[in-house]
Amino acid sequence: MYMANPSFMNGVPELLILRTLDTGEMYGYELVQAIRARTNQAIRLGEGVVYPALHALEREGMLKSRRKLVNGRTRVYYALTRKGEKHLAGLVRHWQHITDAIGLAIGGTAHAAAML
Amino acid sequence: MYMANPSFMNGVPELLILRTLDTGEMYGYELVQAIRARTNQAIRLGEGVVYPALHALEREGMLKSRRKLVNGRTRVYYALTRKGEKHLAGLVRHWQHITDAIGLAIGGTAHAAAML
DNA sequence: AGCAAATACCTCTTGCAACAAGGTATATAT
DNA sequence: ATATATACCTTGTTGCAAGAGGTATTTGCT
Repeated sequence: MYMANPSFMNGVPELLILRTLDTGEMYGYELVQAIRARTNQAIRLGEGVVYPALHALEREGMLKSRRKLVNGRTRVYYALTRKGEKHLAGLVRHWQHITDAIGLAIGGTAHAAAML
Repeated sequence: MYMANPSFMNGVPELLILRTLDTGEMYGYELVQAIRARTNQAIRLGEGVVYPALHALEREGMLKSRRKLVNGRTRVYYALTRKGEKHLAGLVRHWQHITDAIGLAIGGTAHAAAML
């Protein structure tokens, strides 16, 4: 029987979303641009990634939302729950662990890579 | 019309494989263990990931292979081509670029994450 | 001698994350 | 008027990575 495991590289959008919301309450559209800004435009998550992720994270109790009417437009603000903060801390640790490991593998004894 | 783009996070196994082969010719089974060793067991790519990747990379001209009979067992040794070396250099640059960006996003002004 | 584990190669099927595209609606700027 | 920006959303596609399993030889254990 085949039991799939998530790739060790998955969940980076989730990490970026939670980490960005950890700087303060934000709504989806704002989040999309904030992530671009925070990564110097290097990472550009689209709305098709962010909105479904927000809904899933709220369903899992990592986020809580409140609707707010601003200028006739409805905004849905998301904030971290205690659970979300703990989860974020774990994600950050995991990310650091694997990037350290990859950095180690990349940085080791080199041939062609030595002359970068 | 839907035209898929690879996720910005994909291709890490490819990077690890090429980078490890850049330390010298290696065969598949050896590579699997070498990657574990080089990452302090943090990343454990299985044969179901490595072998198909090796075949694809050879098809794309990134690797060249030669068969060798050792102790009655057949080993297929893979080595980087010039093209593979250039490709690797690009992958390393790209990896550094996005991990720098994520590090920036993670490291920025924090609330809960500040107390790690 | 017999059996398990290690060595060494391989393919098949599946799950899911991330993505592009497109849809609705209001406000603002030209 | 018309386009762009704001603000929300869902749907369908694709391909990566993973697990599982298959073949065969050799080595180590008892």
